Amino acid sequence: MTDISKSTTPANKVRVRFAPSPTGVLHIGGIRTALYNYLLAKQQGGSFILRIEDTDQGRYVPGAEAYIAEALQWCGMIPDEGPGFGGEYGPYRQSERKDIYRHYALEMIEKGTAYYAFDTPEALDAQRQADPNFKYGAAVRMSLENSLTLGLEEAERRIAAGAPWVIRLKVVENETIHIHDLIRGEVTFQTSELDDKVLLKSDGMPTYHLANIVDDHLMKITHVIRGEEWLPSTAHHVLLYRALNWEDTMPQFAHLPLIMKPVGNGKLSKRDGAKLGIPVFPISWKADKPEDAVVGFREYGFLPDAVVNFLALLGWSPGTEQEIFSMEELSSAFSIEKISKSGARFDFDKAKWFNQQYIMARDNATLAAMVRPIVEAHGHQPEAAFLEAFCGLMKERVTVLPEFWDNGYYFFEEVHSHDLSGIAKKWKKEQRPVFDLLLEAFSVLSQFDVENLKAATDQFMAQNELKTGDVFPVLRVALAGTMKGPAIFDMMALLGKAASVKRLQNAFDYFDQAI
RNA sequence: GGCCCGUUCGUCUAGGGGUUAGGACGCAGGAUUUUCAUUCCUGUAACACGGGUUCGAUUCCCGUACGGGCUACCA
Repeated sequence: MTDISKSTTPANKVRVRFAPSPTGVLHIGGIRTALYNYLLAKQQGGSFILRIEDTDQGRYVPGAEAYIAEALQWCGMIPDEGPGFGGEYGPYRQSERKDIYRHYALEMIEKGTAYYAFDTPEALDAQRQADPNFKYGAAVRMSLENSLTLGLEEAERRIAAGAPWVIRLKVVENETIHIHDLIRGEVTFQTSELDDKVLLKSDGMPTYHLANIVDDHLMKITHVIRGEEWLPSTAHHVLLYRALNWEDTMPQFAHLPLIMKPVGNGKLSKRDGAKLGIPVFPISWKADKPEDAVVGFREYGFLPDAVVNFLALLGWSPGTEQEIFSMEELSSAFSIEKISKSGARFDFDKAKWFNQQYIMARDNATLAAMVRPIVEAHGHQPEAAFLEAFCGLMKERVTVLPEFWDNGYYFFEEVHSHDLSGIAKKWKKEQRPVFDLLLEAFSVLSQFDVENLKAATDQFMAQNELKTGDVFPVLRVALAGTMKGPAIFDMMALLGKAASVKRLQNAFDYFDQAI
């Protein structure tokens, strides 16, 4: 068991935790929760702790923990403590802390703030069937099978005899619980509305409620920043802190608004991504069943900084008009009080805008490193200088990484198809000899750079009484197959003389027979 | 149903008792550009409703409506 007396942590040091359960993929909402925790920790010089809440053996998904760790790392949020990350408050997997929880559950029985209960899940389900408002609480606990009605001795005899049992919190009667939430302010609950939550399950594992309170206490957590879905059970958590005599060091609570579906009603769910063809997960997940597989922002071609920036502003605002924030800027500007109270709709257009901003701002070498795998996947191994120059030409024209290829593949291989709609009226067979003159002019250029190409073209246009509108679109479609793209001379200079001239020639031949 | 939370442009939000209610995304138009994109400019569009309190309420209070969450031996 963790011995807190040996801890070297200063009493006032901020310690926050991100505590997901490894039941599958973590969507963007979870990442945002982690981010807000991380930002507070970094800002305060505190610690960001990853704790794996794997107390539900039935829902455990192998690989989910590794997924969570990888997703956090991709986003640039490396835990200071956690499974595989070290730390002096471990173990950080709740399944490895069973004895600790049992110890405190038993302590509560001794103090009379908890009791053994023997009603099976089936029996309770039957009760709920009969009465939809059934609640295992003060009003009914004296008429059910538990150590309150049976007596502790009889209860222990049953347990010794092998009867299945749980431990439940004995919620105190007729009290008002006040919670000061950092985001919502004062929130109150009547204990008469609360049920006697199971603390220790019949399989010996704790429920979220017990494990959470015990771990947050032992790990010296100072701020609990978690989703709004936990607000209703916070009253139980306060009762638990009280029952264990830890109320004076209870962490502060901040309940985050949820992220809502891009379209329709309700909170963002796993299915929304597949339904709309957009990513709602940080990174991809390859599931056993194909229908469970998901694509992540990473694989979709987002930069982690862009995702972080987008997420930070989805439900939080610094109060200034700044939109672009590095992780460092976020952590210095962050404040829990400025988190908004209402749910924020997931806006993929805005996510793309952030990504475009980050791509444009990145230097060519960095982009080249990100784009290389995409280009290589299409069977090309460009030289570093070429790829960097390519990125420089394309980066203002893409919003996600794969578009470097989609919109610029013609820098690596021949044009797949020519869009003739823009030049059909401009291309005239009788002008072919004239364009051949331009090809000739290009061919004799000693320096195949932008200035010389421009000079040669200007001269050509002047001599043949042609306007840019007669020439440039033709060159563009011939070179790229499309009317969109970087400046023509930039393209040609990068392609090089031989490739440019040959490509123009072939395209002109094609135009002659196609138009 | 019960309990809890929320409600400013289509979306993310700033603001806050007296403002032309600000910014961003998106959309529309324009300028620049050989094209696309970038950049710049302009436009579009909001305080859910009803009562209070107040000289004055979008801002404070109460209701209503609507939205959200919880209501498991899941987290």
